[in-house]
Amino acid sequence: MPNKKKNQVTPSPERRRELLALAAEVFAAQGYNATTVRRIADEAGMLAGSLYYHFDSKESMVDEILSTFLDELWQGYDSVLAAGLGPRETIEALVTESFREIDRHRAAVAIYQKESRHLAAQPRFHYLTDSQQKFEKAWLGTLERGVADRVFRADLDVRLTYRFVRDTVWVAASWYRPGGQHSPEEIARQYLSMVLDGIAVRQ
Amino acid sequence: MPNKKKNQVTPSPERRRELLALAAEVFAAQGYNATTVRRIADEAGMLAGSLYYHFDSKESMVDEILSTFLDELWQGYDSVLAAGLGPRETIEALVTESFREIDRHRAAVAIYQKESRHLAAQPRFHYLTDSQQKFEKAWLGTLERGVADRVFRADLDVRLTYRFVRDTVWVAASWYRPGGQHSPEEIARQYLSMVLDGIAVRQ
Amino acid sequence: MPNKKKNQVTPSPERRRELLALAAEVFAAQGYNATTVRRIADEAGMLAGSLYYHFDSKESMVDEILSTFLDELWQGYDSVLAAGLGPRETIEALVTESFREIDRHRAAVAIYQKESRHLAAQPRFHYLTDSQQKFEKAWLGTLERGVADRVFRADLDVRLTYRFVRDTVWVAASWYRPGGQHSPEEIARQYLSMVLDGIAVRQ
Amino acid sequence: MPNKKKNQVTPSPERRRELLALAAEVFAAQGYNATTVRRIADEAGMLAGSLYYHFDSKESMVDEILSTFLDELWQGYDSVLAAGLGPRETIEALVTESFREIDRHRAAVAIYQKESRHLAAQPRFHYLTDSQQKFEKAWLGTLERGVADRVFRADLDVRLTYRFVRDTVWVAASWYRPGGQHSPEEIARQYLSMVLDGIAVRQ
DNA sequence: AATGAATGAGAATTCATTCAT
DNA sequence: TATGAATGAATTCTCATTCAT
Repeated sequence: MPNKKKNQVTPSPERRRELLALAAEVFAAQGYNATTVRRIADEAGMLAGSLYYHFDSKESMVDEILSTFLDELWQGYDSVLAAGLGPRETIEALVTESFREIDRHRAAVAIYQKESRHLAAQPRFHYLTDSQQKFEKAWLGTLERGVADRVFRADLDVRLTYRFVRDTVWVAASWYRPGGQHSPEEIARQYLSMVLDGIAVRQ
Repeated sequence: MPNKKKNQVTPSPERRRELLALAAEVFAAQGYNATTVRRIADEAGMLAGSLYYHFDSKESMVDEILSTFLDELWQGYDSVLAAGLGPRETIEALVTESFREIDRHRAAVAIYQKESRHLAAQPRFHYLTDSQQKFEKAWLGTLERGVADRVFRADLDVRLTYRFVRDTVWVAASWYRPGGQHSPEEIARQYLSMVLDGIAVRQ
Repeated sequence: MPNKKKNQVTPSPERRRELLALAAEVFAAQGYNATTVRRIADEAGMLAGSLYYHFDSKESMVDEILSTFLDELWQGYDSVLAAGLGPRETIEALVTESFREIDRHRAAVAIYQKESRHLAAQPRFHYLTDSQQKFEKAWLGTLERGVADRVFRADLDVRLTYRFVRDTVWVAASWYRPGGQHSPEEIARQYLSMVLDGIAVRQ
Repeated sequence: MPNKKKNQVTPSPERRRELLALAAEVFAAQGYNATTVRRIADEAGMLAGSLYYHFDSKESMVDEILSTFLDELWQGYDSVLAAGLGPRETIEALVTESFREIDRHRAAVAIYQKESRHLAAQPRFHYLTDSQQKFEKAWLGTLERGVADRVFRADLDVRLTYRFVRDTVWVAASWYRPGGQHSPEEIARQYLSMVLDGIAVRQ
């Protein structure tokens, strides 16, 4: 496969970012496979072929979108995890951080949700799997610590709880619209309230 | 020519169902767009063209998969809604019913989650939108009734709560594997426990 | 960013016209259905898929071929009909104009003859039916006027006469080859002589 | 090419004829290429595959339709040509015979008109070319004889006249509907009147 | 005689990608 | 940087035909 990497370094990284933001939006809206390069080019006011001056391939566009997002996500997560908080506070901080990421990278998050599973099959995207494992370790570990510390309920299956919390947070990307009535922090607060204390009235 | 037809007269609708189950599995695993007709045919041990003896098009396959699922779902939901239960009991029954549907139609549910948004754009799939609206009315209405009855917390945004509960339940289809260690009823019980009472230990 | 189209290094409409002329020739020779897109592409020295850079579909090729032809035809016909000639002179002018059109658009005329009936079934080609009705009105009207003016025989069924004259002229497209020994005007003259005065020697 | 001719002799030649009549009708209406075997079978109330009990192939259906028609046509033509009539009477008899054939074999005639050109390319259909040459010899010869006898005008190009008369008669198949208001003989009479004496009033 | 199910050879069309300008 | 034109591989779908029953 003759794959000449033409331009890893491009004169205008700004244009690049613009185009990537655009592409992310379209990928998120229509799905990666269903999105044609032509569609992205249309949106950018250029012809399909012209995109190849900026990017090697459609694949490298998602790649850059996703890895940029994950880099930022892990910067946030890592600093939370390094802060030495208790399990409950850690969960709270992670959830809040997650909603902030959704706010800033909505499209990327949506793409991640929809496409990561089948993209991860390709070697190029193995970092998705790595990230997911790291992710699971962080959350599941925190939950287990919380159970041990009697902060979280012991009568629940921890794995189930993990999935519950994880999904609960990230699916939000599918309906979240930045600039809506709730700030990410407000949404985080309400989500945490539901997840931690439930929606039922306590008697 | 290795063409082993089993003994019987091969009743047509059975073969159809077999093929649809197969197709659903592949659609769920790879996504509708990314799934080629050829792939489904391979899986069925026939040539791509042969599928067209049974179905009009790839589209009509998803159509049948989704509408069959929704028909069954609404049968279940409707009888729950008609039972005249209180809000909390209604939510419990709906969640349980949902997990039962996930158990029986895992692939269809996964397809519904991933593809309904963009399929719904086509007139043929307008019933997806209809179903979704009916769905929202049922859940949101029950939650509101519950808030009015002081069964559910009044300090939460109901719409947010609705999305929380809804997503929480249905994303499960993305990781649920029938025949696993937990029965759908057991999963429902734990989910309900989390959703209603939260994961935090009460002091 | 203003999007200026470059100079006219490769005037697109010319290539389009070339390709359409080619396609028309093949459609006329083999019939629309029997003509594969690949065949047209072969003739143009390109791959089948490449045609889709220029045209939406095979259908839109015939569409453009036929509508271009009909536009020109009606330009000619309309100016004849607007000239206020007597019935006989009108028929003469229409026949002459028709043979000129056959000369300039032989392929399109042949396609029109063979395919218009079944193409007209599709909404996209309703203009074929419209054109045909306008056509009938023009010819039949002129013949009726001629009968009233005692220029044409009154003992013949006018509808039959209409079909006779119409077919007589247009089938010529099936054997006419431009650049042959007879100019369109010469053919028109002879056809008119036969149609108006018959082939029998008068006694 | 393993082409087993299964049933040149079939139990029920009547069913065969029925099916052929049906097929002819559909071929005439939609064109040979555009007609699917399935469509014919539908019309006959059977499944596509079942037709192959009666016929070797779709091709052999048109073949039988066309050759049956031509056989009958030539029976009629031959007896006219053998009658030793004068040129004008011969033309009259041929035209009348032609309209009778159109009346009896409308579908076959329409198929012949539309499809013979491209079918004739295949060896199997060479008889179409043969027939056409014989046809041309008969008509052109008669016209030439008429010109020599001063029965037909000498100032016209004979080939052009031949095409004129030929087309004039046979295109009628495209609009003729058996059982209409005019009998074939009446149509023949009027056509002959136009062809021989013209449509203009004589002064 | 006819059915049901399939085959296999194309058909039109789509689309990521290339490349000379 | 971007365009215009093309490539080529893949994709959905069609259809004549086969064949066991």
